[in-house]
Amino acid sequence: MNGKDAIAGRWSIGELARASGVTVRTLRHYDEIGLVPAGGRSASGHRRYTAADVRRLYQVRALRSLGMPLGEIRELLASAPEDPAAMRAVLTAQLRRLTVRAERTQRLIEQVGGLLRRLDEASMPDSDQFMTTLEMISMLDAYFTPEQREELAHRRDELGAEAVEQARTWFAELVEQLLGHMDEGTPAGDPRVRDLVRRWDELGAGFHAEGASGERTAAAARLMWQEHRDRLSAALPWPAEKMAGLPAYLERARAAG
Amino acid sequence: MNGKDAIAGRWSIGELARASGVTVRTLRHYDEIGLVPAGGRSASGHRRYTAADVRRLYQVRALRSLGMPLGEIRELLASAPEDPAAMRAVLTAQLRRLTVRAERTQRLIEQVGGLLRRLDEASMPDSDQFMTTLEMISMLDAYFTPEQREELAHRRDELGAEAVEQARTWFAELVEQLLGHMDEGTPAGDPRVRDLVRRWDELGAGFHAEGASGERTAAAARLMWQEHRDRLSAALPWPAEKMAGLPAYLERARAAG
DNA sequence: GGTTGCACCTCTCGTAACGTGAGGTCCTAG
DNA sequence: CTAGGACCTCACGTTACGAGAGGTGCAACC
Repeated sequence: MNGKDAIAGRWSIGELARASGVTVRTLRHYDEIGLVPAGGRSASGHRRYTAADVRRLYQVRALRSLGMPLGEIRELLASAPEDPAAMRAVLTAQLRRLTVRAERTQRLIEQVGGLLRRLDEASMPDSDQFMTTLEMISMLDAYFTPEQREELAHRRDELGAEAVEQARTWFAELVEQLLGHMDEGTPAGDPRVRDLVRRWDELGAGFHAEGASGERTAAAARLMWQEHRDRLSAALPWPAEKMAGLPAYLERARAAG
Repeated sequence: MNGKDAIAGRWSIGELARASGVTVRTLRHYDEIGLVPAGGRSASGHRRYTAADVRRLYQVRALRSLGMPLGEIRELLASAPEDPAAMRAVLTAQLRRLTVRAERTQRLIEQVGGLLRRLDEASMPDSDQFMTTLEMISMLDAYFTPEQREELAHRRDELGAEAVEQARTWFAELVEQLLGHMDEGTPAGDPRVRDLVRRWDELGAGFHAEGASGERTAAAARLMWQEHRDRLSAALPWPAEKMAGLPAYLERARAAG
């Protein structure tokens, strides 16, 4: 409430907070990390902000409102005044980040929307079946790396619908045989099991396999997993308890090989 | 590496981590917060996971991959098995959250894109001018609440282009007079200043003012601020040092009134 | 028999950007 | 003289883990 100081261009932390629309805590935080240090202190230790501080605060808030982290804002304000190219670079980087985030969010929206649609279509008889669907989603997810997802996105248009259908039966047969071996107690180290696991792994990781005949079908299967994971899992006829044991069985078979 | 335990359906934390694709630390974290507690412990204190634990882990990971926070996942898994409506409610809420995030991200993309365009068009003679633009962005931002932004979005189509142009000169005149008073050292409590501040505040907050004549112009000015903040600030002829003092001057005038 | 090595254990600190007290000081108006 | 504000400095809480430090149990190898 020191009118003279205010007229002389020196604001208290509360005055600045009200005038700029940030909280007092935020101003103290920015002071603490040296992003917007108070120009000085009063005799009693109160922060006094100068006109230069106020300008800097507004710059920081503007960049913050564009979603930039404080660390980058600090770097930018340290170099930008004499270097407009730095500003362009940082804005471009920020735009890239935002675009990536937008794409990720969009994918999530589609996934959640897909689940909701199936829930509303009452194609889900009981909630246990739905939980099984959830389990399958992350189970199948565990077998794709981010790079493989990239690849799949590129190959999307090269594949037809009938290949996808063929892949479904091919995949179903594979799982069926594996579950059968589990039921019969076949050791994971058995050559027949290991052969099945090899085929499974080629599905998930074998993007550079040179096989010619089954290549198209395998690619379609990979695509199907990526694009229709939840629909696929709902179409699978095996009980959840059995499926839950499958990843560990595969793991043991690999270790034995 | 205990093969017997594994075959009996009890996994060590490392085996489960490899089979499910999460880290050991994550499993310990889920155990710690009770989200996926280990079914038991071995004699030496090592966690042993059962098939039921594995199922629960897959459910958690699936929901997590949809962007849900762990707290909600916990609540959902506590109530969902007997209540499919809860699942629908949670998925709907998640979809809403994701939509809000997508819209926010989209707005940021447009803002950053706009700044980049102006930087590339070389309409920015020096970087200092650009910094001033940044300051103006958050300065004008401070005078709009989120609700007012909502309002503006609804009124967008009711206003014409010529009203916007008229509003610009009207706003410029207002700022010009305020800066003049600041220069002359007119006390913030002066009636003339307070009258100007009243007009300023009506711009930002007076959405329910019943004035008939200037209403259209005022609405256009508010819209202009919202939609073209950065272009507006670049068009304003006043030096940044002066503008920086304006919010505090307004604040003191309000306190005096 | 000692030692290496691996998988596991329990703390505990760190992350981004502040929010939210707790407890103390300073200053002014009544 | 005292009540009320505005200010101060710690310091913990938030999310979902990552990254160590330092210790234990158990197998194989020299």
